Amino acid sequence: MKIATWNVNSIKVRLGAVCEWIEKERPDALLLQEIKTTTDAFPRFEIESLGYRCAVLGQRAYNGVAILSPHPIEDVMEGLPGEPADDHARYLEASIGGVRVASIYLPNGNPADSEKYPYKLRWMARLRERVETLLADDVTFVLGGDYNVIPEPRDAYDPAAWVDDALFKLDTRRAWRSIVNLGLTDAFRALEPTATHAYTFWDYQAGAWQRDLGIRIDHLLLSPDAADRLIGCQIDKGPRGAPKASDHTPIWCELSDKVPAGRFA
DNA sequence: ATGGTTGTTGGACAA
Repeated sequence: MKIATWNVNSIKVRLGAVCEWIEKERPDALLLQEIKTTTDAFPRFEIESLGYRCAVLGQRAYNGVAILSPHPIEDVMEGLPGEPADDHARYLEASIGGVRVASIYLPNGNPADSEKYPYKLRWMARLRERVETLLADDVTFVLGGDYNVIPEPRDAYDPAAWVDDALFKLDTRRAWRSIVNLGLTDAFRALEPTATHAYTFWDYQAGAWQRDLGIRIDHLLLSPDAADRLIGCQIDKGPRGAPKASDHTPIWCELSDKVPAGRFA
């Protein structure tokens, strides 16, 4: 089972690129962020023409997440519990082929001295609570998305330049670790323990892509039993080099079919 | 230090 995540920075501008990528990679689940449109305006027809179904949580102009799959998308949950007044479209969860998946667009949090940063930290605390619930219920899950978190210095081209940024501040990394330390696996780091210059985002400005000045902020976090099935994880830099690209590129992981209890593949 | 870019939207705001 192949599960991918991609911050597309507008599904309307990126529809062609997304359709191409789906046809080439045929993911069992594609988690999208920053679709930047309402649920009604999502280009459902074009996606369904590829044999994919869509679960969408949209919003006008900003944010917006979706889950696409060629399989039935069941038990969809819209929004992250814990702050009823929060109307940002940033979290969508559903079950596909016996795996619970979430498409996550975690708040950026900049400027870090504004009210946006505490909102980010509260959101991460809510995510932690959601993870605790899923673990307590023994759910097999893959939580993918744009976490807007640089987990470690080696995940940035120039970590010193990021120390005061909401994506890398100490409290952000603490909150990230407090989630991962519940027992989750960062799919990319698990399979690429020594990789450097492995990025998923390159700013549009100052030739960041051409100079490979990137950061790794798009992640796939796996439950323990999903991690036991992890057999592949790759950042696909292809789409970032295309004309009219998103500033993010897709990352995917592959889970083996369920292994019988007591056996190892 | 500043400015550099893209998207939504129709002047900023978000990233």
